[in-house]
Amino acid sequence: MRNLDIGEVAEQCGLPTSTLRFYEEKGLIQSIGRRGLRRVFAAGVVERLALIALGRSAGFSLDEIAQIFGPDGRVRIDRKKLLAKADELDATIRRLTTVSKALRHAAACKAPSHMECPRFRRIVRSAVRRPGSRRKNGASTLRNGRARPRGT
Amino acid sequence: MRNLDIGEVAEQCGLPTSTLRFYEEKGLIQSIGRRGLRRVFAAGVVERLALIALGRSAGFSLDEIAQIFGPDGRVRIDRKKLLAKADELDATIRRLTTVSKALRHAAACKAPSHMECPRFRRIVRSAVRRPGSRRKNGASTLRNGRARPRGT
DNA sequence: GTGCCAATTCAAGTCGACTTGAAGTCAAGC
DNA sequence: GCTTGACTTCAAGTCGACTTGAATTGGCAC
Repeated sequence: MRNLDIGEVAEQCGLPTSTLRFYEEKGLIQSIGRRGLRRVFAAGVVERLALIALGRSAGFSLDEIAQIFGPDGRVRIDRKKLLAKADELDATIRRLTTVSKALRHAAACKAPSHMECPRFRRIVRSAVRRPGSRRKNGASTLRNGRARPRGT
Repeated sequence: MRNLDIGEVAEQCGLPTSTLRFYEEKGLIQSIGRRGLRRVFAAGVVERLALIALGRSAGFSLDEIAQIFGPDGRVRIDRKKLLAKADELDATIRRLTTVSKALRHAAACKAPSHMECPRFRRIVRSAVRRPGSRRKNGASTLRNGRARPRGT
C-alpha cells in the first residue's frame, strides 16, 4: 500500500486539498505522519473519504460522521442510528417522489396558471400536509426538509 | 376570502413571522396592503407558501422560486426547467435509495468493522462513483448532493 | 546548491436561509 | 388616556461546510 501526498488524495477523490485539511482538523480523517511539514496519508484514506461522502449524502452532518468513526479511528456504527437514518431517508425519498410527480404534471398541465389546476393543487397540498407531521406550538407544517444537490 | 394578519399567516402555515417578512423582502410573497404599519395578506398567500415549500423541498433555491413566480406575481413556470428539475430529483432519489440500502445493510451486517464487509464496500463504492459524473479539472467525484431534512 | 512550486498555518471570508436584538409604532381593550 | 403586546424597521448575528488569502516553509528536480 502506497502512502499518499495530500495532492494525490485530492486528485483520487476529487476533493480540494483545503477540504482534506479541514476534514483532518475535524478529526474525520488522519494523516499517518509528516514528511517535513507535509502530511502523509495511508492509501486507505480514500476509502474512508468515500464513506464520508456516503454519510454526507445520507444527510449526516460532519459532526455525526465524526462520531461514527470512534475516537480510535475505527468505523463503529450505532445500528439504531443507522436504521433511524435509513427511515428518515426513505421518508425523504417518498417526499421527493411526490415532488417529482408534481413537477412532471406541472410541465404537462394545460392550465394557464398551475394554481388553477385542481390536480396540481392537490399534489401541492399532499406534499405539504404530510401525514404524521405533528406540530407542537405552531412549528413546521410547511417547514419540511430539502434536498440540495450541489455542484455541477 | 378573509384578509390575514402576518401572525395569522404564520400560524396557518407554521412559519415564523420573521420568515414571512424575509420572503416578502425577497419577492416570494406579497402583502396586499397595510393597516397602519401592519401588513395585510390575502388568504391565498397560504397556498403560495405551500408552493414555496414544495419548491424548497424539491431543491429549488429561494431565488429560483422567485423566478418561478413571474414579476407579475403569477405562477409562471418554465416547463423545460421543471422537467430538468424533475430529472435531477429522480437522480437524487436513486442515489438516496442506494444510500438507504447501504445503511440498512450496514445495520444488519455482522462484520466487525463495516469496511471489512465486501458488500458494504461495494455499496459505498457504487454510491460514490456514480456513472455519468464527469469531472473536469479534479472536481467532485465524491462531492455529490446531500439531503438534509431539517426541523422535527 | 538553488530555485520552484506544492504544502503549510491561521485568520478571515462566503453563501444561503434565516434569526435575533434593539428601538420604535400603533390598534384595541380597559 | 394608558397600557399592552403584536407589529414595524434595520443591522447584525448564526450555522454548517468550506474557501480564500497572505505569509512562510521546505522537498525535489536540475
